[in-house]
Amino acid sequence: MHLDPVIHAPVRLQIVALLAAADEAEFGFVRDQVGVSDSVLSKHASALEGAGYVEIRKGYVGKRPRTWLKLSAPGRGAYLAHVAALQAIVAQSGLSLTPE
Amino acid sequence: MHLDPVIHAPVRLQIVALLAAADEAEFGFVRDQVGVSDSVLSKHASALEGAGYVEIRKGYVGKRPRTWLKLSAPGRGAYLAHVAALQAIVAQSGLSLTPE
DNA sequence: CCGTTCTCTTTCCAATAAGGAAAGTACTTT
DNA sequence: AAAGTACTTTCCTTATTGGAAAGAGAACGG
Repeated sequence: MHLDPVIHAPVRLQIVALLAAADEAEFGFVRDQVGVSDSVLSKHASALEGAGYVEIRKGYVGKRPRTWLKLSAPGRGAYLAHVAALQAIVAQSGLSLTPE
Repeated sequence: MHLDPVIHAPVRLQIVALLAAADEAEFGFVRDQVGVSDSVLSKHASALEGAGYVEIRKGYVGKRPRTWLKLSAPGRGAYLAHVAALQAIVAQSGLSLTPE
């Protein structure tokens, strides 16, 4: 049970948590929610894709290009494991990260 | 509600969570629990002290020098805020870091 | 006394990461 | 043709990290 460095970075943790809630999310939506620039999101998204945690799908909305991000199954597993590791660490202090 | 970079680093998160549970902890105990070398713990402890989050007390056990680490009040506050920020992020995904 | 041990602290170093700015790509719209 | 959309890459500079090794100060053993 250890923290996954790919997921632990603040920006990526936010991206992954956001994607875990949704099926797919648009690049622009994620960028705005996380509050980063295009270039920063693009780089982090590539890093997550490189780790096999996120799938990047390109398509169109009308005639405009659009990119969607989606947590892959391994990405979801890694995220759950990461949260479990956080819970284990935080639990030491008497706090909890999980219900019950 | 944002992640505190001083606390977010994996090693320091573990140190702070450990200290949050105890009043004071010995350097050697923390080093072994966290699983780092003397030099690494020494550096992180200094970083936490520099941020005002940890107090470092030196004393003796018999005739041997010993160092104790303790979370300061600001350190505890920063830790609680950090955990709250983590909870907020993780909560997006439908998971929880808090009881109830 | 000298060398070793104990308990950290510092220095040195090499690797990695991260962000901002700006340029680039590939189209589409005006 | 010029400008805009939606990203992607490159460039560059700063920050962080960890391991290894050397240091520091006191105490113990022979």
